[in-house]
Amino acid sequence: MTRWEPGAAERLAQAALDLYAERGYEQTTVAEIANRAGLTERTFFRHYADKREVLFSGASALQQPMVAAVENAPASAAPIDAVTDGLRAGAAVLEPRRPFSRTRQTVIAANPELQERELIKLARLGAALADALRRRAVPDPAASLTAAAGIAVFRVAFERWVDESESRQLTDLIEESLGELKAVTAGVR
Amino acid sequence: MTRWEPGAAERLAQAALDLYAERGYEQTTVAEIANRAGLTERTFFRHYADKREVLFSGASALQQPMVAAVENAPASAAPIDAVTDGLRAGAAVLEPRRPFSRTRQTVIAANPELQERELIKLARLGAALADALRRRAVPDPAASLTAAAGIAVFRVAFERWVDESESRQLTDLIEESLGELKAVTAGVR
DNA sequence: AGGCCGATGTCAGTTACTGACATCACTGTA
DNA sequence: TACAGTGATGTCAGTAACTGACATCGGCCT
Repeated sequence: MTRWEPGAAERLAQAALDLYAERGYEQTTVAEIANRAGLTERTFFRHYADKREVLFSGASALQQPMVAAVENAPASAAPIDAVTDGLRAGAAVLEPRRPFSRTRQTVIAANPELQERELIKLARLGAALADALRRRAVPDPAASLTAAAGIAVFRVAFERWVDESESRQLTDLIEESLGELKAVTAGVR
Repeated sequence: MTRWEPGAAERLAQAALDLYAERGYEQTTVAEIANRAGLTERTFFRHYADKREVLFSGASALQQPMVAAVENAPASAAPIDAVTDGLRAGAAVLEPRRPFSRTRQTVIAANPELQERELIKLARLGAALADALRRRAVPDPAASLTAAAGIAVFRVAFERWVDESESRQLTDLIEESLGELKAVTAGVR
């Protein structure tokens, strides 16, 4: 007989998302999350650094393929095209999880603390993409700027993707937003 | 005889910046800040929503001129040029406060919680610029993307500006970064 | 003179988060 | 088979951010 049910971290994440969605992030205590997962508050903090982080554990699952795609882009590819490959890789990760992304984003949109955490995750993702570009011998500030532009495109496309009315694929929205960014920075109206 | 010294909020902000710089953000308690300002902890929270916010009260002093500049850009100006006017207005606000910006940025760079707050302030600034563009009849997603590109440029230029080795003016760094972004999104290497 | 106002103080309470130590099924080894 | 070690969890006490309720009292208005 096993001493503990396996998958404690996953149970905590599920319980947290459910409770945040049901009654709101602020109205949920960590003790309640742990309780619903059949654990104690102390154990929650052994798995997640704080009450926000429980919603963001999947960040590396997104970052790794994106960075790899930038690194593996053809040597002849311009920086913006390497980053675009990265964005496509990210889209491939998210595409099958649209319902999950949607409820998660609803929860985040309802609370500034969670938005802050989301923003720093995106900023770190951008920094990782910039690093990947530097490994491709792209100098600064081009590396930082290209990565930041990519993140901006990703963000805008993602927001439209989780929007109920939109039914297009994330990849398509990324291509479209990228085209829009190029048009707009060219000074064309 | 006055009952209280005036300028409580300013005293609190100064005390907080000093203490954060001296011994670090985490190692500083709100009680210590209030004490140094000759006030109580409760009063601190009447002036600032939380321990982070005390470093960001100047955000609106930056946002207002930037938004105004976007709105007042010539009607013929393309979105990216209107945003660029906004960035120049922001640079004009920061230019005379370089030493202050530098110590403040050092403090922020040393702590993730403060970085999160900084990022959400920048995101809100970007949203305000996007709103200003929409008032200029710029449609979405062009408005969001142009604003985000502007914020990216501002961020990169600002980081270089507070860098000790750089001695150029913030405006110049913004122009340069903007040119770099245009080059990079055009796919030119 | 008297009363209202607004910034501050006082105090008690909640909750996120941390460190120290205990527990005990499982695992490998003698 | 006995037994020591490991690792995930529980227990408990403590700190500090933040909040609500109520008291205080100079200054201002009438």
